Amino acid sequence: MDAEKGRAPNIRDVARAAGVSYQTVSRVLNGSGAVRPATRDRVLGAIDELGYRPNAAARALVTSQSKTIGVLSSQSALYGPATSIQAIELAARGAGYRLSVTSIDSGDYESIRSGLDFLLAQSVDALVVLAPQVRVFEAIGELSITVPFVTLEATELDPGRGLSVDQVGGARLAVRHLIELGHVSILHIAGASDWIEAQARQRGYSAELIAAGLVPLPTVVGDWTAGSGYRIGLEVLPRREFTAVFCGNDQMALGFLHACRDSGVVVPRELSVVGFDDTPESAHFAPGLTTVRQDFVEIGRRAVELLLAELRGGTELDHAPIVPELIVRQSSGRVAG
Amino acid sequence: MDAEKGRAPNIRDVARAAGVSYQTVSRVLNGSGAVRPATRDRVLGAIDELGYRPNAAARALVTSQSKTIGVLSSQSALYGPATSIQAIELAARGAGYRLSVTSIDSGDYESIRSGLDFLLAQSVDALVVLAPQVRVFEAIGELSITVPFVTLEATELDPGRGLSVDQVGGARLAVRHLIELGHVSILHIAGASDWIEAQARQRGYSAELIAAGLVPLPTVVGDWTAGSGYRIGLEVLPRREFTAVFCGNDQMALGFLHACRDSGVVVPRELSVVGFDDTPESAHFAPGLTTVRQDFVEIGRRAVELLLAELRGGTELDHAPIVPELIVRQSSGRVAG
DNA sequence: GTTGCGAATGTGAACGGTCACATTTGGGAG
DNA sequence: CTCCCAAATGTGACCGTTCACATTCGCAAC
Repeated sequence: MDAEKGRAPNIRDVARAAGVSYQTVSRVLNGSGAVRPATRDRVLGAIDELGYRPNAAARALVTSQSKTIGVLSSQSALYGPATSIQAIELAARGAGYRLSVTSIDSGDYESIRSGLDFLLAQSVDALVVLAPQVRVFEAIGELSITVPFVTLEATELDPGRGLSVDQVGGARLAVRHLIELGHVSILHIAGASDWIEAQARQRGYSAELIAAGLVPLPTVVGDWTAGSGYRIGLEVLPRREFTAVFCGNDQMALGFLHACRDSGVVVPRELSVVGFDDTPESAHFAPGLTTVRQDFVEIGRRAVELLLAELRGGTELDHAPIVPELIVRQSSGRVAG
Repeated sequence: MDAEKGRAPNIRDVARAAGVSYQTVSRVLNGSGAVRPATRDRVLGAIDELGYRPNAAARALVTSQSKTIGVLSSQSALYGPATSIQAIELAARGAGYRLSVTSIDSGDYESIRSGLDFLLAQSVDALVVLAPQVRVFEAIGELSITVPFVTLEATELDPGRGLSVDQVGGARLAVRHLIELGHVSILHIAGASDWIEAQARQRGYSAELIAAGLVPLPTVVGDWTAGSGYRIGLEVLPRREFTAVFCGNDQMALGFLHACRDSGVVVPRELSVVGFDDTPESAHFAPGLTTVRQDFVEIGRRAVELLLAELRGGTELDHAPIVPELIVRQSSGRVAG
């Protein structure tokens, strides 16, 4: 049953067992060419009996397709990216592609570059860049990347290639909601400043305020973590020149809510807080967080769709940004009268 | 400068450019054998000039090593697994291995099996199983896996192979803390029942109570999500036969805290709540959550260490479980007198 | 009974590396 | 100057698959 040698059975072993040539086995494997049903069955039987698995490396070598999609991600442990990666994986696997994930620890150029290099060295067939830091794009520009790639969350910097949630629009949604509740002094706590998303959300914040004839306050910059939201909260709450806060993401909003409690500020009576992302936990914050929902699964799915289309030499696909949605909960309310 | 053809330069192109044989180039690449410094420089120069990258597939084919570690993960978007995966990736990359992540959507046997199959078909060199569901182990048993593998969080089912945080010990830590605060009626809200971790934590809960001469209450089963913690809270809080709750993870604890607010139960005055995991957000819950910290990064790091040692045919390594740590915050207090 | 022709199957080469072994080179000892 | 031997370099085969092309088969038409 087992081969005499310890090595795994190859296509020729199967051919021998089935009494056909290796080419016929290959044809059965790939469904190419015509094979008589009786022959196919015989081959399939031999494959099954020997426990044969096609060797991916040999295939990759001769077809020069690794059937691998590379993902470059920063902060891949965050809810958003992690969810997207999972969706990407699912979609990729469905199309017979595997995923090679590389995460860059810090945002510095060298780390980005080496991560990208590492992926390229594996000759991935396509690339998803989920590391929306400004520097990533410099690196991408420098290494001339020949494989199809999609950058998530970064339409503006790389139009045509990017696929993104409309961050600016989402931010405007949040701010408009606050304006409609009667707020005129709205503070923005932004995410890490080298992130494209942080910048886009800040732009949306300013744009919406200005459109309403209001004045943006100086933005405070956090680092996406709850801890930074908390620290910033403790700092800005004592001198309260605002009646509402728009946080760059839900984690920072959570930290900020914590700071409100510690500072004796009651949300939403005295202060409204709005987040961004809508993590599964956000509904359970105290109080339930009003936020902007991004469909991270859809993002991942669409990214793969885009790449596969390009790999198939295919048709132009839908590059339209994904529209985020405002979720109103208890953390926002009418301005205290 | 570029090759005449569109194809990427190969080792023979480099050899020609450097005026040496392809074998010499190979030696330079792998640091094997002796190469005169002058020759090495010439080769390195040619590599650089041509922009040559070794072809991973060809290498894999001839060495029958894919330099890939496969990760089978369920719920890879959760904080814990996501963090571990990131740590695994970092450690693997440091050793020249890439990561191929496959997540299983549902816990059913077929899904597990196909995920495992998919990884095996890529001929990964080693396997990390981060999908601590009971069924996974049946599947692993059936497909006879020949590569080294480590299962995380499942020491009991597979002693010797597993590497894990001492879940039972962690749970006992949490429960002991509550007992020391004077609680005698402690409820456990467990995670999804087919998860090894959920079972281990429940065992720890019972063991510690019994050791203290107390009686475990019937366990309520959730699904790890904040939503389930909330729903369970609303259900059990009205008939309150307990003064403390030990939740299977921090997300469920968050939902439970939410239910406490909605039910008018003040934590920790009337009720103590303890979680498990210590996510970066847990300190900012209302009130800050007492919980058991797992070092997810250490888990990932150690997993890779173990695998690499085995791949190098190496020495037995440290299989000792990682010890979790109790983090006391504001959600737990002395029993109301 | 040939011939013709599409369907089915087989053969040689190539993909880009590494391995095992063969060959050349350089320089010190005699 | 010759010899020797280790260091440095080169050559052929092979890994497991697909591709391009050649060959055989079977059957209908004449």
